[in-house]
Amino acid sequence: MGIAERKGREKAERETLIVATARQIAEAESWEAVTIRRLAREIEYSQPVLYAHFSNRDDIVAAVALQGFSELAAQLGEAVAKAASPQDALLRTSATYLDFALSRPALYEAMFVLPTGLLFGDAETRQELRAGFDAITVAVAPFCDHAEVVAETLWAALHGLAELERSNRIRPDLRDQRIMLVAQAIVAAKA
Amino acid sequence: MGIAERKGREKAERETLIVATARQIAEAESWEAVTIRRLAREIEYSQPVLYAHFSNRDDIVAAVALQGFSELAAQLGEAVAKAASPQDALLRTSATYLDFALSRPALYEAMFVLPTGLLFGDAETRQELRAGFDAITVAVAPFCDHAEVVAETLWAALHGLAELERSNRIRPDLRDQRIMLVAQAIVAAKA
DNA sequence: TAATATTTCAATCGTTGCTAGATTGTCAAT
DNA sequence: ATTGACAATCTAGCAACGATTGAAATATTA
Repeated sequence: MGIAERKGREKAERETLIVATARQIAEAESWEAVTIRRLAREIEYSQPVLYAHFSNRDDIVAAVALQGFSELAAQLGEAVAKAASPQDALLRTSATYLDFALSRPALYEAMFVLPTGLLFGDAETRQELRAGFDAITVAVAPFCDHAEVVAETLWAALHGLAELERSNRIRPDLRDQRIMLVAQAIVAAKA
Repeated sequence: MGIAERKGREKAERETLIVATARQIAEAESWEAVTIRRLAREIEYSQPVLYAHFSNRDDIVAAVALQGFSELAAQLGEAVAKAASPQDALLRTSATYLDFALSRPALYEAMFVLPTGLLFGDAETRQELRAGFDAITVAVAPFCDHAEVVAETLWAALHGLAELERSNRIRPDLRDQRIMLVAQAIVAAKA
């Protein structure tokens, strides 16, 4: 039955196209500009077709967010690989996280600000969602006994730095100092 | 000219009513439920009346956010007043901030997540917006030389903790440990 | 009381997310 | 090849949104 397979392939391709288009518009303009009608027009199908792939708009945002989590985990992994020491790894992880968030604000927004219905604390939390957190855990592990709490706290600190800088509430020129401070604090805290 | 004054008073009262109603609906249901139509119905005026007070919906959210910033600053002030030592003040400030954010999620959302057009880094930043940050600065000052950077970083860490806990991405039962860790890190870092 | 200014509203615009029902196209069985 | 069933797709439309226009009603002044 090659027919069913071809159809499945075409559907998967269209789904990829929808997600890529949504991301593209969001990054080029804003998430406000990502409307079902706009997406339909761009992929050259009518609106109901989108609902054959996603149950609502939030689901499309969630699909983009998932891409973001995978890419973030990959970048954090790369950063650690280049590191010369545990201290260096911690610093690179932090800097890479912030760089990711601030260089792709729309993607980051999908991951952390917009409603997506993605589950985290759950047992059935998707692997992509865990990967980034795991990378942070690995980075802090050499410096503490309770890596999980420290990792959660570092993640929160980085997220907060990203959000406050993204909304112009803290001074951009002090970013490096703040990153240094966070990394240094973890080394010094010894939790 | 008592007439103009009476009218001004009535207008101010109606404005207060609009903001209070918006906040009430947001806290009881969600910001999604706060529509211009709904507000108009609740205050028993037609929709265009709202536009005599606020130029758009975001402006109403901003008005609620301003209330939030005032209340946050007040609570942080109270917390510091009760403190027995600089360490205690730092801890209380952090705990109070998190408690504020998590006990009034809708209010906090208006302050930090929803688009409001409120200016921060600016020279003409409103006093209410600075007050909370100033309280944090005072709390960290005894422990560091560069209070501004440290205050920005602590603020970010607290904001991140609030946001990640609000969206169920970190474990609620570890909250106290994370607060302890953050406070301890600032004492240890000596920046 | 008549003229004027202000306040307020009903009605409407353009857009949104989403869906029902009609229509088209595709495929397997005759 | 023709037909009938099934799936894919579209046109049209719903209800709700933020925001605005121009007319009616009310209040103020002369």
